[in-house]
Amino acid sequence: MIITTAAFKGGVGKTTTAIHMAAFLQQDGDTLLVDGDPNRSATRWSKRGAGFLFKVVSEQQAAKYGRSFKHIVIDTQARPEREDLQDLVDGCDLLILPTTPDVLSLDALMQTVNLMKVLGSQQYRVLLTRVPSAPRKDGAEARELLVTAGFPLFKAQIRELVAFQKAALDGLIVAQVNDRRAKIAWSDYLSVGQEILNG
Amino acid sequence: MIITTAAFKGGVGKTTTAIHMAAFLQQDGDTLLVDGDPNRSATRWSKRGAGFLFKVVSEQQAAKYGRSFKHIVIDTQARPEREDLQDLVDGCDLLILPTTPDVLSLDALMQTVNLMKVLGSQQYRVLLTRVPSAPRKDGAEARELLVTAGFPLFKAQIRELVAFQKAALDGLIVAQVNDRRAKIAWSDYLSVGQEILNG
Amino acid sequence: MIITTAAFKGGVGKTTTAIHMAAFLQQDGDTLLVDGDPNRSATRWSKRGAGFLFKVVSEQQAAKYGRSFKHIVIDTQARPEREDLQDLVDGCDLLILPTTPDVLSLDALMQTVNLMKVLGSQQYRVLLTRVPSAPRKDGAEARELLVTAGFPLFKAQIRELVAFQKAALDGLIVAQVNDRRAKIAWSDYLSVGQEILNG
Amino acid sequence: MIITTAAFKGGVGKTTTAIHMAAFLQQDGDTLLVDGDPNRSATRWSKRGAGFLFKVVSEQQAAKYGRSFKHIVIDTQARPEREDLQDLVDGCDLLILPTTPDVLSLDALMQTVNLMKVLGSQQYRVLLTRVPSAPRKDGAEARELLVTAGFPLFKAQIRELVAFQKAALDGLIVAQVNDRRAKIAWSDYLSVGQEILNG
DNA sequence: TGAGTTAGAATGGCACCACCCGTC
DNA sequence: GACGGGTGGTGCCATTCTAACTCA
Repeated sequence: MIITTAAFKGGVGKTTTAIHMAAFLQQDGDTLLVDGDPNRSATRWSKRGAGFLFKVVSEQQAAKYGRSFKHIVIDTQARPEREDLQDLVDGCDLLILPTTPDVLSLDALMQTVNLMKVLGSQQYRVLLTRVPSAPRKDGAEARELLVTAGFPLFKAQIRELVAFQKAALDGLIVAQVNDRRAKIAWSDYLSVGQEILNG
Repeated sequence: MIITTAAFKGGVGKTTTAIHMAAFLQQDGDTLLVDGDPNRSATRWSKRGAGFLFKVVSEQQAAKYGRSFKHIVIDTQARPEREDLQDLVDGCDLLILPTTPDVLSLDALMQTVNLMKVLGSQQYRVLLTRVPSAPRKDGAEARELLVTAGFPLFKAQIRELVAFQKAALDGLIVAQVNDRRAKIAWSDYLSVGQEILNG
Repeated sequence: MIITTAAFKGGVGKTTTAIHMAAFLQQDGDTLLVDGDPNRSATRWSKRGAGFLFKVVSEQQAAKYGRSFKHIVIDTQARPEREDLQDLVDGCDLLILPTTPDVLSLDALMQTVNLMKVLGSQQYRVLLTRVPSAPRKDGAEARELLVTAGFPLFKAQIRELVAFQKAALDGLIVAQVNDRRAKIAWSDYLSVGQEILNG
Repeated sequence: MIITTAAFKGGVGKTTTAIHMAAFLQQDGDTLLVDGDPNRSATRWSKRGAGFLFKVVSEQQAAKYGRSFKHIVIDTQARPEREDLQDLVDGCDLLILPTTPDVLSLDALMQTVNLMKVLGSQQYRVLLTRVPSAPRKDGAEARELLVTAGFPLFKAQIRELVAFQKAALDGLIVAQVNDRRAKIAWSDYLSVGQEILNG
C-alpha cells in the first residue's frame, strides 16, 4: 500500500502523520518512508532517536528501495500546486491531507482542492490534526465546515498533545514516549489506520 | 520603515505577525502590507472583514504603491532558500523570523539560518509565536535554546490565544475582536513593536 | 415545495426570512435559494460565512438547477407591482409577505395588496418580523390591525434580536450564532415553518 | 437650497429624514417637499395629520411649484441605479444617504456607492439613522466602518426612538408628538440641519 | 519507576449587574 | 416613579491539559 501526505501549509502535522502512518503499516509488513520534504523533517526526526522499525530514505533513494517493501509512505514537500495534486493522487493508493482546525489552514485547503471533490474518498481524505481539547469547539466546527463543503473526512482525528512534541524531540514514535497520554495519542493514529484498512 | 516576515515552515504565525506589525506601524503613519504569500493569506484575511486601516496589496502591485506610504510590511512566501535570506535582509530595515517553540519549527529555523548569526540583530530577529501558557515550558526552553545558539531574539513573545483565531475568522485585528483576552493578545504585538522602536 | 418572499419596503427582514425558511426546509430535503434581489443580499450573506447547507443561486441560474431540489425558496426583489403579485402567487406554493410592525411598512403593505384578500391563506400569508419585545405593544397592535383588515397572518412572529444581526455579519444561520438568544431567535422561524407544514 | 434623500434599501428612515429636513428648512423659509417615492409615504404621512407647514407634492407637480419656494427637499424612490446617482447629485445641493447601522444596509450602501467617494463631501453625505442606544455599539461600529471606507459622514446621527413611530402614525413632525423623548428626537435632526448650514 | 494529587492557565457556559428605553 | 426586557460587561465555575510533587 502506498500512502502519501501533502499539505498546503506547514505546521499541520504532515510529517507527524507520515511517520505514524508508517509505524502503523509496519505492524503489517516492512514499510518504507520516503522523506520528500526539503526540510528533511522526517529524516532528522528519525536520526534524533534510536531509529524506527521502518526505513527512512530521501526522495532520490526511493527508486532504489522501490519494491522491496510491502508498504510505502511518502511525505511530500509543502504547498503542492493544484496541478500536482492529480499526480499525487495517481501515484499512491491514498492521499492524506492533514489540516489543523484553524481558519488559515482550512482556508488554504478549501481554496486549493475544491476541484478534487469530484474524486472518490477512496483516493484522498482530509485528516483533522492538532485538535484542541474541550471546552474548545474548534474540532467540531472545522468538521462541520469540511463536511458541508463536501470533503471526504476521516472520522478519526488527532488530538493536540505534548506527547507528539516529545516524540519529535526524542526521535521516537509517540507510542514509545514517556508521557501519561502517549497511549491516547497513539490510539488516535491507530484509529486512522483502522479506518483506512476497513475502507 | 520596511519590515519583512519570513518563515521556513508554515503555521508559525507569519501572516498574523505581518498583519499586526502593519497595524502597529499604522498608528505612526500610513502603512502598506505587501502580501507575497502564494496562498494570499493576508489578502483573504483582510477581505473577510471590513478592511484594515492599512492597505493590502499583492507583490505585483507593490512597486506601484511603493513610496507613497511611510511604512511597508512584506509578508513573504514560506520557505525561502538560504541564498534568498541575504536578499530579504538587504531589502528591508528589519527581517522578522517568527517561529513556534516546537521541535520541528526550531529545527528548520536553526538548520537554515546558522550563517546569519554573523549579522547584527539590527537586521533580523527571531520572534517566538504561539507560545503555550504555563505550566508548559515550551517558550522558556525554546528561548534558552535560541539564545544559546546565538540568535537575536525579541524579548517579547506572542501567546497562543483563541483571540487570534477569531481575528483571522472575522478579518479583524486582534485588538478589535470580541474576546475576553483580546487586549492581552494585542499587547503582545504592542511589545514587539515598541521593542523595535526602542532599538 | 416552493416558497417566495416579497415585500413592499426594504428592511423588513425579507432576505432574513428567505434564508431561514431555506434552512428550515433543508432539514427535510435538499433546498435551493434563488436570490432575486438586485442587491444580492442573500448571496453576499452566504459568502461572508462558510456556506449554507442549502444552495444559493442567482435568478439566472434558477432554471438550470430547477428540478434537482426538493424545495425552492425565492427571494424576490423589493416592491413588486400590484399586477406582479398574482404572478408571484401563481409561481409558488406559498407567498410570504414579511412586514415590520411600524406604520410605514404596514401602510405600504395594506395599500398595495388589498385586492389579494380574496385569495385564501393557502396561497399567501403575512409574517410580522422585527417585533420589539414587551413592554412595547407594536406587535400586538399591528397584529390586530392586520387581522381586522382581513389579511391572513402567521400566528408565529419574529422577534427583533441582535442575534439576527450577528448572523448576517458572520454569514450564518441564526441558530449557529454565538449569542445568548440565538436559540430563541431560531425557534421563531421554526414556529413559522411548522405552521406552514401543519397547513 | 435643494436637498435630496436616497437609499439603496427601505426602512432606513429615508422618508423620515426627508420630512424632518423639510421641517428644519421651513424654519428659514418656505419649503417644498417632493414625494418621489412610489409608495407615496411622505404624502400619506402628511395626510394622516393636520398637515405640515411646508407643502408636499408629487414628483409630477414638482415642476409646477418649482421656484416659488426658497427650499426644496426631494424624497426619491428606493434603490437608485449607480448611474442615477450622479444625476441625483447634480440635481441638488446636497444628497443625503441615510443608512441604519446594520450589516445589510451598510453592505448595500458600500457596495453601490464606492465610486462616489471621489466626490467631495459638499455634494453628498451619509447619515446614520435608527441608531440603537447604549449599551449597543452598533452606531459606533458602523461609524468607524464608514469612516475607514472613506465615506463623508454626518457627525450627527438619529436615534431609534418610538417618537418617530408616533410621528408617522399621527402625521406630525416628531417635535409635535406627545412623547417624553420627542424633544430629543427632534434635536437629532436639528443637529443635522445645523451641520449642513455650518458647512 | 509508576500512580495519584495538586496548582496553574485558558476556554466556554452561566449568572449577575448596569444601562437604556418604553409602558403603566 | 416603578417595572419589564434586551444588551453588553464582568465575574464565577466546570472542564481540560500540563508540570511538579508525593507516595508506594
